[in-house]
Amino acid sequence: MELKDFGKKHVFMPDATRGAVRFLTTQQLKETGTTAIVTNTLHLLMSPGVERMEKLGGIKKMMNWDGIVLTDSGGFQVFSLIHSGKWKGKVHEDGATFKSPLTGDVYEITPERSIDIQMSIGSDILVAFDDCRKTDLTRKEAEISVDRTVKWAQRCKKQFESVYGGTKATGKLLSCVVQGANYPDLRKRCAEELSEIGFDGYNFGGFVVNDKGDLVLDEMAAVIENTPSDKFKYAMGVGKPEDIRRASKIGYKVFDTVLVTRNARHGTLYSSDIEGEVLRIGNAEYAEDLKPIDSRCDCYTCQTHSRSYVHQMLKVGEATGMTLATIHNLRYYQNLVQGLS
RNA sequence: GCAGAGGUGGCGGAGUGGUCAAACGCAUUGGACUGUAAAUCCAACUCCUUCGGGAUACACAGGUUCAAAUCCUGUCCUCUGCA
Repeated sequence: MELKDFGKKHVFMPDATRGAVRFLTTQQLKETGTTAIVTNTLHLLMSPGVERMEKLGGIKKMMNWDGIVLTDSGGFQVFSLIHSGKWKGKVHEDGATFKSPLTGDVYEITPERSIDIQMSIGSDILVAFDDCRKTDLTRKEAEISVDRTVKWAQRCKKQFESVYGGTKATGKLLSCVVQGANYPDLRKRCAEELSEIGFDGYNFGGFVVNDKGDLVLDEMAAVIENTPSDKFKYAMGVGKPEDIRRASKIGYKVFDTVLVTRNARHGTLYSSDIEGEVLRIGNAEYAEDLKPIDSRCDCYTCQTHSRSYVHQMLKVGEATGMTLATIHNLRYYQNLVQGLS
């Protein structure tokens, strides 16, 4: 896929957070029909670090990946690790400062720094550093989040253009994240202000499901309605197959979620043979089931192995089980997304 | 045969008079996971139940005691050492 066409057709990007989709080689990843992946600024910043990353020629060279790489800005990690108190650190007007619990090293991410890191990673599609928080926010908190996100996005764009020459010079795309929690007017305002700055893509940020697990479609619609129609729309973290179908109906074309690969590792597979399309391969009923996971699937796993084999390998904790499950789930998603376009 | 150690839930293994239907681990059976600190986490796991409880249970059979997996006696079995 050409970068300029990114988001014209539906695309699902698995998360290769640390430079690999867990349990898959780059070759296996390609064979699932994956054309774009998401890597993470914060994770790669901590290891291998910017210097080594540059020395090694960036993540694509490291992975031997010739597809598209989108780098998440680290905004979500700031939320999930710092806001929730799991890591020591704080979020301030200028960005986030935190201490790695592994090494004790102190890191600071500012909007400018986030862009610099993403450039060092060798990303194709950058994401502006955003102030991501939980969905259930007071209006005041949501306002702060929106204000910071817009301000930081502005700084990201300035850095991207003034230091690197922007899209024209680099051939890379810069997207932004729309915040605003569950306040429709704040979502709208955030979308409008970001549109005014101008980005190549607009991402729905924050949490995509409410506490009941339902997709927040109304909030998501606010981004579609208030951003330029010719730019790609990326629903970050979406989602279950049904959620992807729903989000695509209102205009989202780009998706990523950890569910597809994490569920695979945890034995929740997708199959069109099953009502509700969820097949829990660990369940006893599959122990001697010689059918493929999905009779309509063309993935390596379904072509060569039975439910019972994947069941058994996952049961005993063999890495091969994880690999086979991940290959299948990922292929299922790629087929799903292809069917939408 | 003699001496010593020991027999606890599907398995391993705590517990040595009451708060024990019995820690903990494994296995088993369900479930969760949504811009990945996740090959992780949660729950159930003797039987019955109107979910308040109830009935059997720590090799087996007796006994002591208000009370026993825990103390005593016998039986059976296992392991180690010596013959």
